[in-house]
Amino acid sequence: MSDIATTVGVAPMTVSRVLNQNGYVSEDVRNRVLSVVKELNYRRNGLARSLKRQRTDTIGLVLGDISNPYSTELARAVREAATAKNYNLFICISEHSAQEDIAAFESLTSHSVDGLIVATRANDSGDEYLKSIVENNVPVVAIGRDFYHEQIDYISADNLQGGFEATQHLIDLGHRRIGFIGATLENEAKLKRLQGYLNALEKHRIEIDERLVTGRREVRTGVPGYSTEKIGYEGMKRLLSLPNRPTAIFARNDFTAIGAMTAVKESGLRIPQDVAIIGFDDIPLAVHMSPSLSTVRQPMRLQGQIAAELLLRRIESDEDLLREEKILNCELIIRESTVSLKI
Amino acid sequence: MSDIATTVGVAPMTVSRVLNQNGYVSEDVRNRVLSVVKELNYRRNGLARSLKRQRTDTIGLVLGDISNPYSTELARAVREAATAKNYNLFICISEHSAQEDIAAFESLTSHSVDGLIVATRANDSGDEYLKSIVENNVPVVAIGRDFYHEQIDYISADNLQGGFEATQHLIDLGHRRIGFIGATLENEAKLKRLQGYLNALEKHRIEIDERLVTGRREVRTGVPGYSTEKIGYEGMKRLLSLPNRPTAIFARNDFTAIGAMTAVKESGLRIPQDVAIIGFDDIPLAVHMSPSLSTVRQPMRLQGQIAAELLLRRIESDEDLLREEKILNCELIIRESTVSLKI
DNA sequence: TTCGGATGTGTTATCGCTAACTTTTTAACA
DNA sequence: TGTTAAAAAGTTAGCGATAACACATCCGAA
Repeated sequence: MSDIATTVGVAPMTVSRVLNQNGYVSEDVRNRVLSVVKELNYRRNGLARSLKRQRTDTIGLVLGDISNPYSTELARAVREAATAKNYNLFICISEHSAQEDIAAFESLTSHSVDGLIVATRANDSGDEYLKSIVENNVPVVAIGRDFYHEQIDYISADNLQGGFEATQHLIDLGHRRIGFIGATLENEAKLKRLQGYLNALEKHRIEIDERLVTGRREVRTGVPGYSTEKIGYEGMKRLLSLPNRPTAIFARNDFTAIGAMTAVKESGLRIPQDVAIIGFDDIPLAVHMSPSLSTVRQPMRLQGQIAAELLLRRIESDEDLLREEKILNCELIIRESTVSLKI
Repeated sequence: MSDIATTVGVAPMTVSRVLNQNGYVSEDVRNRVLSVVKELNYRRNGLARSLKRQRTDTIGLVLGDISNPYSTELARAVREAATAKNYNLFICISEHSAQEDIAAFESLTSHSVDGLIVATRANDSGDEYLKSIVENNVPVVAIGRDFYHEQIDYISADNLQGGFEATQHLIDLGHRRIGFIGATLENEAKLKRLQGYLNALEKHRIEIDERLVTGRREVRTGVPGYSTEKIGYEGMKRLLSLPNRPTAIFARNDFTAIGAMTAVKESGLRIPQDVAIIGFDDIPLAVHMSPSLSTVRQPMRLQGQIAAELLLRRIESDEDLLREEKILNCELIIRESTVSLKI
């Protein structure tokens, strides 16, 4: 920058004023500065700029499984909202562990993002770290991360309601032996979808059979990880081998449901006549499955958009804001995997 | 940092040495520093650190359509390779335009990433900007971006070969009227998959019928954008309405192919008996379609991994390295949408 | 005993930029 | 012609870290 200043014959501050388009600069000097800038292929050092200005105009987003359409829709919405307010968005992936979670927080905060949106699953050490971030006055907003903090806004789909409606739908169809795939009963406290399932059964006085609730046991973390197609496949195999197999399945998410469908098809049983299946998320694949997959759609873009707005509000406000919590309704999508087309 | 130094009664430099674990520090001082660090919930300012050190240990990745499984697999592989060498990864999305492309480059370079991986489609102003980045000594690696520069390594799937084999496969099955959906002939120069299609026809002396090549015309940019399910659907409708409709379709990517399948099903024709369809990419959806979708699989993880390795090599090397170019083979995946199961 | 290297710590000078303040020039008006 | 405010610059002092160098000790080998 001082090179440019010297070349043009002005003070560095004047160059800065030209580049930031603030303060008074004569037309003549502006043009000369700009032409030298172009000539020298100069690019301002953002680190120094941010260091001095104490802000980066950048927000960070931490995603878990990036392959999940849920994550990507979220990212798009967040990006849109951020761009609209002239903020950049940096995305970090934390695929597997609490450790990676923290690494992502660390790398974003050490780059001094102005705020952080977190959409990974809760875990103790990560939560601890988030707390310390907030205490350092970096705003944080959580999406679907089950973690309460007085200064962290919280956005989530209403998984409880969604799980309830999915199960209710199966009950309405006359099913009484309904399985859940994707988690075990010990995860109940942490998993709203599973709670919704249990609530629906309870409401209709259907006894809960723990053999019908199956998923991978999370030994290390105590926290349910993402549920996959493989888990769905294996879970379904297990359920089908029961002496009194379920006639309907609520899968924790669509990937799990798809794995379950594969297992059912292999066994020669028909969907939905022999086994009805409903998933959760309404991923793009769902509508193309054969039979098409009934599921619960959550408003992904809306969650991202609201999260970004709440975060920017915090960033741009000086006061301590009260915690906001938004729980968004889910929508039941009924397709062929629960209701046969034949009349 | 100086707070800590004062509290412990040492110089800031000593605190820095403790935090960076370099230089000599006595056991006693180290412990006292660490305990005060924890007590004050201190977090080092990465901007200042990076400014002084002239590096950030961070690389940037610019993705186009993040919803595309292609992008996400890439991101995961890049992240893995980066993490293995202790680099952070920041991902930026540039969904629609050259302008957003540049905004992403800008935000990453202004944060002084140590290097940049670019996986968006080529466009003139973006290419120009990339050039200036390289001239500022920031290493750049391109994935599947059709842009030649002496100092930018290039990784891509062999789309030419893939397009050729897909078309060859249809020809081998006896098809002679083969449509292409996802681009128009004027994009030939920019689209290797289309070139592969044309080459295969030529090799077998099948006349090219320009009415069989259909896609959205890119008026503004002259560069073909991503092709979508919708484009596939509409393109197929158009082809089916031709007096002499094609008996086979090579779609530019799987999304396009899926849209085409929908159109075919709606028309009452059978896949593959009446119309065979092959796509490109092997997205997770492909295998679950009904009928399952034949396609060409490209090595996504490998591309990401190699890109990261080439980039880190450039970052950590002092010399000017020669340009590397890696073109990776694609694999033909034959499923039910081209070959009927019935014998 | 002396000397040299290992060990432990402090000092100084930036990295590249901009907020805040000061100074000079210009323009406008009474 | 003098007064005043707007316009156009310049000056100073950091932002928060660390590289490079300087300066003490301490210990063991010659």
